[in-house]
Amino acid sequence: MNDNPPPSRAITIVQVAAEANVSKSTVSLVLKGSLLIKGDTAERVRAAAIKLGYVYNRRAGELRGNASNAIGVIINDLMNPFFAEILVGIERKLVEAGYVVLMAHTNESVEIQTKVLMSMREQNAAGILLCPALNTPRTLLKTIESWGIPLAVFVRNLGPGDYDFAGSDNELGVYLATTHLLNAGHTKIAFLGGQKGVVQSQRLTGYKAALSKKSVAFNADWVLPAKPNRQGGYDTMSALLSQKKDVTAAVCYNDIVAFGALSALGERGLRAGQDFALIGFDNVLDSAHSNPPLSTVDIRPSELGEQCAQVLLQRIQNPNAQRQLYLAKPTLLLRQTA
Amino acid sequence: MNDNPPPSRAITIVQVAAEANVSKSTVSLVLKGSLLIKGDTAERVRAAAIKLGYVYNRRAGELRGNASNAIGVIINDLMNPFFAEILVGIERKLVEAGYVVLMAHTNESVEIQTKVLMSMREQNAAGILLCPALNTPRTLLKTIESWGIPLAVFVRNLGPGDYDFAGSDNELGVYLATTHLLNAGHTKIAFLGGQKGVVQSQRLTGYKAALSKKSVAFNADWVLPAKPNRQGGYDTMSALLSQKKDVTAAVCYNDIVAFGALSALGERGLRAGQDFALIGFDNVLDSAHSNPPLSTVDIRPSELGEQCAQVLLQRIQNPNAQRQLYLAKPTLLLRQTA
DNA sequence: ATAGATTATTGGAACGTTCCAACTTTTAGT
DNA sequence: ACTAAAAGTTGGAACGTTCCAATAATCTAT
Repeated sequence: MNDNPPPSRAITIVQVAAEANVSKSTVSLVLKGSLLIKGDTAERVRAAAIKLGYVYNRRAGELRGNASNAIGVIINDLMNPFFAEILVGIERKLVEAGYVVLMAHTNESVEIQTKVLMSMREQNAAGILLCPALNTPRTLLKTIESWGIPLAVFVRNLGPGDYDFAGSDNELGVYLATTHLLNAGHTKIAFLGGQKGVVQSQRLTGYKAALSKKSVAFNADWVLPAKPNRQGGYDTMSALLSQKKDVTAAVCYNDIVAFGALSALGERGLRAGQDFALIGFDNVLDSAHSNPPLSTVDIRPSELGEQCAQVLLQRIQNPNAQRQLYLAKPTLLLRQTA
Repeated sequence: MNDNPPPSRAITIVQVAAEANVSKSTVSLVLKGSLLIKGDTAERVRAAAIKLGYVYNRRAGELRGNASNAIGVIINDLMNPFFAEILVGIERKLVEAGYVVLMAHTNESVEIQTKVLMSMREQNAAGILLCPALNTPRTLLKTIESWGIPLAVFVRNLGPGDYDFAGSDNELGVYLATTHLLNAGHTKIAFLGGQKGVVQSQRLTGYKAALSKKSVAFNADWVLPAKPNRQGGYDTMSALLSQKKDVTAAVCYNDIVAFGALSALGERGLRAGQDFALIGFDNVLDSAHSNPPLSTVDIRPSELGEQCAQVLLQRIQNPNAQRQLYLAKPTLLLRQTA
């Protein structure tokens, strides 16, 4: 980090050229590591650049046609630690690959999503990693494609189509969780989460599949809608407990819903794992130290984040490769709530 | 979001000019909303721009001298929901003001911090919001200043100096928490957190001040180091409980340390709020639904995030204004653990 | 109708880089 | 020593925008 030069006026390639007694073309070549320039000349140029505190002017380079090194990442719920962990994984990988992250938070607003997408387009983003807000029209894919910006969708897909995607095998995850509860002798198992109206097909499918595999009848009353956050888990679990339904276990839409449920249980003096079995989904860091520690479906969030980045990077590198689909294989992680 | 034009070659101001039968200068003027151009001409230009699907080329504009609209935000621990909430607040405010967020995560590495800072400089960031990694040298401030990029430091300060800062009044916060415990009759109160070596002066000062105000002797054995995360809280609380010290309450370094402590308590069948009093710090969203819900010092994280953005925006707007210092006033939020 | 003022529009240089084509210097082969 | 090839270096145009200075069109007042 060089801070020698007077903060007067930015140093350009031309001034470095003057200092080193070469032409600006030579400087340009040297700085981008071309081997066309003789060793000692190159050395002289590099020394001059350092001496003057030269800083590359990326916008000039990009204007001339250089690729941008900014990648847009669009998230809609950073309050969910799952997404925070994903983002950290994405960022790590991207920075490692020499990119910079243009981050935007939509809070599930399609309008904001549209706005930030246009902004990223203006910024000449080299690629976009999108976790689509609820109700994102599928046409958005074509739109972005028409912009010529490489895109990868993550965590939430946008239905069938020819786009890169990185996420997890939700159906299998919930299947594993449900099967575990079944094997432990539970027969009255709720599915806690999923918004009313929104089809949480994958996870619900896994739940039903596990039931039917063990020949346990599916009971629609046991799928309990809940907002996908702590409050949602708390509210729905509280309601369940006061209704005195004979449910003895629940698989939750995700970990934070499970945390809310844990809180509702605790409030009534019940302890998850002995009075009620609970399994989460994601394995966010927090779940190792919830009270009690949560049994959950582990999809290794930060590793998944890195894979998201990887998928996009590969697309950027090879725009014509065929569609990539990365699905993290979930594993069951038993702690104390089931 | 317009996707009409063939993805062949980007439309420039010159082509819009041709379409509207005016000069490129006129187009430029119209697009930046100048009133110099007659109403109907302007209308014609706007129509042509839309028809052709014109997209502003920001790098060309910036090259010519326009201000950048990217702001760098450097965070070091997104796994702590406190920072995730801050980031959301920052991002919201910044996007609202027409900026775009260049986000970087340092994970407390000074090297990575240096790297991303240089990257942001190359990107021509209009400003930088920095939460410094541990052990950041104070000279970094001068360095960034020499770059001519407006800077605001947040949450963690870098010692005395003439820089903008947004954070919270940690001393007061801990003072309030400790005083509450004292008033509730506790006299053996631990301070849970703060890394060995790192002086957590502000918070510890608040703790001591509360003690001395009530004439309770300070006992160095009661300040228990803990890594500032869930694991740290869990480990330290576990150790405390097995040592059978006669401590009856603790004020925690932050909420996630408290969550770890909650977990340790639960593991032994103890319930915070009745068997042991615990107060957190931050009031992250999660604390409303921990088990049991956490009493904490509320510094309204996402609002604080917005204030961070605000401080930087004002600095950008007025580079010569005097130093700004925003300190969120903490309030005590009692839930069930104390 | 016309000077003078006012309003509307425009050409062109500049920002800092890249890269081609052209030029110069060195090397190798005879 | 001379030529051909190879290696090293360079001027200048181009990228898409902004903005100044200059020009063109319109209006106002006589």
